Amino acid sequence: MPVPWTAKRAFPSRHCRLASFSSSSSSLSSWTQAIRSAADLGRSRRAVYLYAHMLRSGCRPDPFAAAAALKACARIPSKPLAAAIHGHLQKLGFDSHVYAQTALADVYSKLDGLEAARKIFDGMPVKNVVSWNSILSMRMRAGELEAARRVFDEMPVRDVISWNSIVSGYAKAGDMDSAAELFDCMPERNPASYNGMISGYINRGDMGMAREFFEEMPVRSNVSWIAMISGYTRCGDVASAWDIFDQMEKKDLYAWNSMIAGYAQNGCPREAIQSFNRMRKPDSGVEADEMTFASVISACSQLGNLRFGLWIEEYMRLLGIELDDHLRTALVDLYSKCGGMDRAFELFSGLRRRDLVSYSAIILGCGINGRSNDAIKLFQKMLDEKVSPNAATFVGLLTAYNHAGLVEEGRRCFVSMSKKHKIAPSVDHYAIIVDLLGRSGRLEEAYQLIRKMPMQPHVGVWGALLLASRLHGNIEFGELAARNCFKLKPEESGYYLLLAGLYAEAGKWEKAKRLRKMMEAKGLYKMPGCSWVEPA
DNA sequence: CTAGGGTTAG
Repeated sequence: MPVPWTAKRAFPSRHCRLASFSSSSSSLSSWTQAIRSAADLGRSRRAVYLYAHMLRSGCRPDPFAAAAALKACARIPSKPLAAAIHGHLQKLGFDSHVYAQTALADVYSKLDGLEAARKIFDGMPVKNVVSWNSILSMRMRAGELEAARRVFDEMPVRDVISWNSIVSGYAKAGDMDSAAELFDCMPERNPASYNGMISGYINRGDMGMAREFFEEMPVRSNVSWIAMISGYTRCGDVASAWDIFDQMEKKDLYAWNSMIAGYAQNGCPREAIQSFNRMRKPDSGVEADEMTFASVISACSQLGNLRFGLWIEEYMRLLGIELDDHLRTALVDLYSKCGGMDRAFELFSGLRRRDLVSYSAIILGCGINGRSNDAIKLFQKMLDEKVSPNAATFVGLLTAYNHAGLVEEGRRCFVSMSKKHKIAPSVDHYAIIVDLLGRSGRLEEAYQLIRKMPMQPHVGVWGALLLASRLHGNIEFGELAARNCFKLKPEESGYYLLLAGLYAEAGKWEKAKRLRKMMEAKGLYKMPGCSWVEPA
């Protein structure tokens, strides 16, 4: 008989069973209750401590107290403590108590691997559905989907959790056909059953199918809504994400965080901050946490305004949110991008551990702000500390060489990137090198590099060559680069203006005139503010 | 005792 969803933990079986087990008394059950509530609240060490205290005070623990203590051991995690409780279980004669033995097997499967857990399971004279579910999830955690399926097929009893486990196992592995086939056979479904299918489709990028299940489910949990929101933002569809978010009745912290992160990650910093401001209103019923601020800081960094940084830091102080390494790194990036290098260095030196991301952020900051020597020093320090650079690190480092006009060094760095560090240059790296070569007057070399690129050059690459041609008055490369820019970004007036300037300086008036006519025809001439440059 | 959601940064 199916249990209604809301009744999930409404009737802990302990009341009836405890009564039959414990010969004397209420003192026993209050110990058990205390241990359980500590374990459920995540206060694992306290739970184990209470269990030890119970033993010391001469109380005989019941199997349920031991099970709660074992659960806490798994979460600490501590194998010796679990082994100690295991010893007691034998002394107390709980060897054949299903509840205690299942808890024991489960803790061993988490702390000591499959074999130790198997031994316990095999020695159990009686297994119930929870024991079987535990075996199933053990196989799942080990990534043994085939073995899990065999367990599922052979288990003598199944409940909705068994079905959910196996369905979400297939869904996580990306085998949605098998997942759907089993889902259709389920004798009973709860929201988690649908959530498993939904996140499976989302992982494969199939929002259409995810949406179908979402629409079709009779009762949606917050998990369902949040999965859909993050699913949509992960594939760049912020509009649909907001649509879902907007319809959500009780928005919890996770919902707000996933919406704000979604905006920040999709280049919508204003919307991210707007949502944050809405979240801050008292009637939202939630308070921003570290994850909220990590996304908000990222949004501020995209806006490149130093005042946002100061505001957000003050706001975090107000809420008593302390800066962990994640937040510090986000702030390093923010201050780097708006010229606040002093504060960026301060935050950087306060990191508990400097990692790839924090080094990359500060190196880029140095690169942008003309502190090339610092960038080079920091890169060396990074290597000394055995932190491996990646493509993003080299964007910062090459930016530094470019800013300093160090052609030889920049070229060497570009080569060592693939040769020594085994990192394939991306189109962005090429753009920086083309800019560096071009600005120094090596237009031919820059052009040859573009021709040798293994990927299609984007407008940044051709734009760099165009700018260099303008600087050095080279009509031939200028026209060639401009043609490609026009093709890639026909609505961008900046490239026309660069070519026009090049013509004018070379005295090619008739060509300049023809270009102006072309711009007028495209309706581009009326834009005086150079839209390709960010206003300060 | 078992299943289902959000990770932040370059």
